[in-house]
Amino acid sequence: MSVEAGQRRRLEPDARREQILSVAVRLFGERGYADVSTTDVARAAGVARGLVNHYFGTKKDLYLDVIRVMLTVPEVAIAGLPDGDLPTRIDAIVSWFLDVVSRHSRSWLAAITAGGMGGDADIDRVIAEAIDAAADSVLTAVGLTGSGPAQHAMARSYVGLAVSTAREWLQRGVLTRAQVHRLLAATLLTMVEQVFTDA
Amino acid sequence: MSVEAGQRRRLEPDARREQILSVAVRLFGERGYADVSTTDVARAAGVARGLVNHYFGTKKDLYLDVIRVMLTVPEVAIAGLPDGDLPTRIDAIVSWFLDVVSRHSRSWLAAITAGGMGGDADIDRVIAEAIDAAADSVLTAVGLTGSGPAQHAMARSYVGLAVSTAREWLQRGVLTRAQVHRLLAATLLTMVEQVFTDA
DNA sequence: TCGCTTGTTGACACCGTGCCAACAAGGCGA
DNA sequence: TCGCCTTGTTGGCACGGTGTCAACAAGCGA
Repeated sequence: MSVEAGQRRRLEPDARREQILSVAVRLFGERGYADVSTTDVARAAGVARGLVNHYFGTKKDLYLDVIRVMLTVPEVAIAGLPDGDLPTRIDAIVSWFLDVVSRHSRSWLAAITAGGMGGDADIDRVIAEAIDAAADSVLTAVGLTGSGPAQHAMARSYVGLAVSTAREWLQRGVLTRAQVHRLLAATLLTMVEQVFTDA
Repeated sequence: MSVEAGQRRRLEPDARREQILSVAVRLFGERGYADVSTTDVARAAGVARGLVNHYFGTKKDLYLDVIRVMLTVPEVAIAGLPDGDLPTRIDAIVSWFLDVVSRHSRSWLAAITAGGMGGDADIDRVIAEAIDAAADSVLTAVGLTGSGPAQHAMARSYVGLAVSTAREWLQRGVLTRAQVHRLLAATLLTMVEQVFTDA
């Protein structure tokens, strides 16, 4: 233990909250939602269990903040994409996506898939927002900024393809990065040229 | 109550098990995994709660059987796909997929997305098997029966695209069936002609 | 009608969660 | 330095859900 256990110490609310949150991110990233109890989080943080509820309310509320952290991605360098022709821009956005998802693959890829188990409404909403953000990045990268809801929906579908393909690469290890890149670039080019136009 | 409540009746083990399972499928389809207790299942089935554990063991085991039922799809008429050129066969497999997923959309689409929440290993395995089956259907439909693990992985990725796109159609209602069909057909054609070949 | 097989029940103990009053750490004024 | 007061922190309480198991009874055969 790096911190002095067994001694009661007061922390600023923001510091304590962030400390518990970081511990929760680690635990929920390692194990599943059901396998991590609030007692585990409290013990790993060296804190009474009641304090977790005091700062985060419900366990589900804590989990919501956790996946919010996991899905928070450095939005930098999106606007700095090249202005070449369409295949060049597509290559850039695909490379950027693969860089991001491979950097913190375990947390991001796990969180983006955390929808299920019957699908809690709040969790689905947070994940949907992350997918929306990624879809917006795709649309802006291919130069379809002012686009209708159908294009947004198709972009979200493409993000679903990107996620499932990245999982075959990073989690299953059966695809190489080059294969994933080629698949995502070719399909995105097809979608932009042949499918996005009809809406 | 159609069945006589308050009266104790003996059923054959298979019949009782199937009755409880059908009730559980309905409840888990309506509400989420966490929102359905084994008490709810037992009460809806007019049965003591202990009997649910007697037949299915753990609540998670029951849920595994539930999603197994939800993901069970009439595999008929897959072999009866036409032998035309590639676009024709792709149209056929896409139409077949959209028919299947729209027929029992709520259960199948909900179950195929039930992976997350940190990802229970057993549940992930059942879902992965369903995705594998769908991917095999795609590969046979496009005439790539004897294909390597890379092609299988890409087919699974395509199933991920199909699932996310179908969700935009059936759950969000922002895409029409024609749009979904065009998107899935065009992308599958691109993948077969340009991406599957390099592996 | 009796007895036996076994489908079925109810209760028990355990665990995780949310809540709350009580406690004390640590800064402030005297 | 001492006492007080704010408030971060704790431990215990009650509740609901789960898994298990001995006891019960439904229904068939003798």
